[in-house]
Amino acid sequence: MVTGKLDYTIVHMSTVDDASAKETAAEVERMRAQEGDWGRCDRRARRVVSIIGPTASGKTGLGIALAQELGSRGESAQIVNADAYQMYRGMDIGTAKASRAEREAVPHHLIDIIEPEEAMSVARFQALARDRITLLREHDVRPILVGGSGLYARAAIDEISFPGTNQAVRLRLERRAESEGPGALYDELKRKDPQAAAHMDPRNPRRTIRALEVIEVTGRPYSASLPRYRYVIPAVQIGLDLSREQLDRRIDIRTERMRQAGFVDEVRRLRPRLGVTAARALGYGQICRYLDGELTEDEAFSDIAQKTKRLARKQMGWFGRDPRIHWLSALDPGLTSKAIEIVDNADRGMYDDSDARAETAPFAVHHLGDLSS
RNA sequence: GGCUCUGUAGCUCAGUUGGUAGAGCGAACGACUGAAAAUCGUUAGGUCAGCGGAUCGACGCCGCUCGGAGCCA
Repeated sequence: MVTGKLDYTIVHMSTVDDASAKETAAEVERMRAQEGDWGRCDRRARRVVSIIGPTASGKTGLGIALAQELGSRGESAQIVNADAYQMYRGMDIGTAKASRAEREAVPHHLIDIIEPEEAMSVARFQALARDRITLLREHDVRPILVGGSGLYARAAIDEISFPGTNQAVRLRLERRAESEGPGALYDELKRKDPQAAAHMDPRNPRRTIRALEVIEVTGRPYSASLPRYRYVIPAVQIGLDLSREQLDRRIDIRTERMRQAGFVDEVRRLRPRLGVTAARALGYGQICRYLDGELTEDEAFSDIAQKTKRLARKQMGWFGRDPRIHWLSALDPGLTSKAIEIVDNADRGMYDDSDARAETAPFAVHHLGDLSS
């Protein structure tokens, strides 16, 4: 399906566990240690590019354009998907995967790597992504991460580690949350780890359960908030920005295209195979309700458009806090060349100082225009 | 033309025998470490269709007007 020298089959992917995640991390640490020896022209000085932005802002297109543009300069670059739901095989239309033609033009990694019955998770993605990034860089291929989920994007390149999980423990906690209510679990967390509880909402059972799970499994306290913005892999983030009106319009259009492309059929086919996690993907639930006669087709699609707009706003809010992101106007005709300029600047180390400042001053927000100066 | 039902937040609707209004969804804002397209929090929205009447007091009772739905002619 993919051209280019780096078409590795993804065999061991579904068996990735905590051990290999540690190995990957160790590998990354070794690379970091060598960093000082990299000459200015060393190819490994190339930053990993991460393209972020709300859904329907054109990330996929920019990723491909960027890879091709870099390719025309004699550099090799490939896409690494950082979108949770595009990893599920068969969920194509609803997740707006790159077309076959696009994937033939530029190799894509971490797309279609698990079945809908399985479950992706941030930790699993982190191991997969770091492994793949390492591999690509060893072969002088620049990875371009493309994805709209802030947590996934950070998991790939930032200093974050995810403590292990235990199904039995989690199941027990979930049952208790149902029988005793989330308040009881929160009280327990307050006793065991007051600091974590302070950052938690008593009414949010999901996070409380996870915190208690981590404490029980690791025997150590749970850090309840995200770490500072600190790259563990040399990277540069490019954000796609556009006005709400523009974004809403694009979402309406894209939702209508999904409908015409046969989204209903896709869901009808996939439905018996959707696991709990895959079934959470936006749109699939609405179409199921339509298939069950609870909604009309029009109602289902307008709900999808509405929820997608809300998702886009949420994504904007999440990314808006990361001061390291270089924002570009998504509709700028010169988008690709401006993105290239940012990548070149990053490779020259021009952003290293401001990125370092982000570790200590996480709330200074750059915005559109910091490139034009 | 006659009869019956109906008009409450952007939407769908609650509102006990009269004491100036609530929910769900949506919206705005925010949090965020193994489902993150998840999970959760905060806030803002209403001269209760309009006018008049009885009452200390009306979303609620009475009358009329306007707008919906149905039945009979």
